[in-house]
Amino acid sequence: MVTIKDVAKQACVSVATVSRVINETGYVHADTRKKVLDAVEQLNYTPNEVARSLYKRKSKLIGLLLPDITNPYFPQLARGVEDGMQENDFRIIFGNSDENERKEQEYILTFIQNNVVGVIASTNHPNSDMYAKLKLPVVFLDRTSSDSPSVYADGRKGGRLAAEEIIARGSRRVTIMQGPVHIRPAQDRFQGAVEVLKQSGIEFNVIQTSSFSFKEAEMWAKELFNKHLDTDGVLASNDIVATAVLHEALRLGKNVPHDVQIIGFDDIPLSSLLSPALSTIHQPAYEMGREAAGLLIRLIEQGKVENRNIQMPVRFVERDTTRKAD
Amino acid sequence: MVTIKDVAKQACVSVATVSRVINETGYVHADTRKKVLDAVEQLNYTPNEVARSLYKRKSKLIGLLLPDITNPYFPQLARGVEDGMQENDFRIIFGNSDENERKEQEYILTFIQNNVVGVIASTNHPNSDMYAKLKLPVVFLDRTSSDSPSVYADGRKGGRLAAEEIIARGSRRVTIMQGPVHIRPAQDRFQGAVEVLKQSGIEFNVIQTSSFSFKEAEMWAKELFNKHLDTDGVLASNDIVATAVLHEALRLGKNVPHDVQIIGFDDIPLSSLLSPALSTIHQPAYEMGREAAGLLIRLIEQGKVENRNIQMPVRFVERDTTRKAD
DNA sequence: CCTCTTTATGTAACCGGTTACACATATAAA
DNA sequence: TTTATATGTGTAACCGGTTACATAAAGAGG
Repeated sequence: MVTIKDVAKQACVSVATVSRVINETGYVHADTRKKVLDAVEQLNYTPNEVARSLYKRKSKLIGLLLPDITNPYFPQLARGVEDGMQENDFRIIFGNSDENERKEQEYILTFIQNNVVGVIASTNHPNSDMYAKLKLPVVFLDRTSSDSPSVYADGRKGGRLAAEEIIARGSRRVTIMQGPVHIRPAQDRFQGAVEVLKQSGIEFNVIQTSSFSFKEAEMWAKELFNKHLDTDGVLASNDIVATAVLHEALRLGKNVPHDVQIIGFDDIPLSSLLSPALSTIHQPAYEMGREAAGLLIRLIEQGKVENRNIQMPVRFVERDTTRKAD
Repeated sequence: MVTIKDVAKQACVSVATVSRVINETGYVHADTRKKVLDAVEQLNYTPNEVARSLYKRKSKLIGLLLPDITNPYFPQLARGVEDGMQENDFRIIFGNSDENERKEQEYILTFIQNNVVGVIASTNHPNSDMYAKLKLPVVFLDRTSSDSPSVYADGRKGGRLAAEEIIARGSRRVTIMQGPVHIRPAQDRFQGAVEVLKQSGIEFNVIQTSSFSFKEAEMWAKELFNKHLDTDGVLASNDIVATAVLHEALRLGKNVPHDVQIIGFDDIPLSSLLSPALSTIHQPAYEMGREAAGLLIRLIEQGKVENRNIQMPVRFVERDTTRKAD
């Protein structure tokens, strides 16, 4: 490994001078700079970030903690974060938490041990003192939080939108699939939908689901039609569940959207490729990731930031699992 | 930040002794050990991995480089890698390369700068001297390579399987969608399929595609039926493209699988939720990730390893976009 | 010509760990 | 009792950078 000493020797200067050249700090004579740069080139030297990080007590790494990259919503968030960070020369230590507090703590610990300068987390425990004690900027992604920096979509609005649209398109016996109770945005959506349905006096049922996994999605879809075969409108907690419901509805010989309308949530990339294509509430996942990256960088570089809570807009995407509005 | 010195002071011993205790190296008297452990507990000390890494010239980090986490095939690979690494106390620095050599180099560089102990990469340039010069164990994932450690699925076999199955189920005017030419596994699949089709004298066309993106998948699906409206069997380069083809076929009023059969590749999680559910060639993505993690760890810890090229089995998954075999 | 400031560079301490080495004591073997 | 060995602990060098401080030369101002 070629070190700063090798470069110094090659250029016949001290390590301090080399450091000054590569960091562009302090005074360096033009001729000296050239000598150093030539030596760097010849030896193909790149500074050891670990040594830097040790002295400065900060690295160019940030921690990214997501529940499960396997859930099709998160890759887009992750990609947004990565692109935002990459452009600013930050790198990412990545972990899946599985919504599991022990794993979460373990990762937070290794983030600290590796001198990360900030953390982006999609956690169900944003108020855990694990985060409060963290002397680092933290941005909560896809999770509402009034007292901490956060980037999230307007789940309640999304839920309201979905309910409004399904009513406007004629559903009168609606079934809401209530997502996992411990996942905040899922509950926001649910609340929003319930509000609208109650207000407009439409009859509705609730199917409780406890995760976003593919396997179980099919199960809940079956349960839904078992219990409420006559439902004519389903508000799914996300697009995976919606897909499973659509699949099951078609299997049962129902016509979608004529017999039953379905509205998903998230607008994952595959939604538009389903047949019929899935009507859903769009969340700008990639942009949310980028926003989170931007916010975290501002917090890292400026310490205080005015607009710490970024709410992203949601919108209804009309495709083919809903009928035309009257 | 609490350092080893603080612990040493608190326990009235030297830093060397503290180090011995936490690393379980050398001799330490039981009483001393207890004093140190108590101090660690009281101060809530955790060792700084950066300092460790600097002295030892190795970290507990590995680099993971994937083309694009947004492509639904990769999250499963990533998750497999992550789980395998996490269980062995390794952490992951993650990057998307976009199949772009510049980005790839940039990441490899930061991997080195951060003292990673190994790299897992899904790259189109496994023989680039960038990897040869790397004095670290590297495992190529989802990429064949005879002279470097690698984990990959049998693409050629997969392509053969797909062709055999679609023929056995009665397709006589097959269209193969040839994936991006620069992506090795895509070409292996293509080769395999072509071999079988030529051998059995079945008429076939080829549609060339240049990426795996969602947007373009729809375009190619349209192109396919524009050029070959009468095709009665499509071998798609992956499940995304297959989904787009299915979507387009249904939109054109075709009956799937009666008028046209479709076989995908990868078996991404959503495939089984499509309507009709997608018949496809299954690759064990998650297990491939885990295998790659295991292989890399063996390389890190043992240096030499006997079985450095792990080929994973593929299999045909019969669902509803193919007819029953005769 | 002298003083003050700016420019230029080197020496050494420091970041927080690990470990080679020295040294002291306890235990076992002769 | 003497010697060899095993056990226990501390001091200081080291990893590869950054930077405070010291020092010196060059240029500016009077």
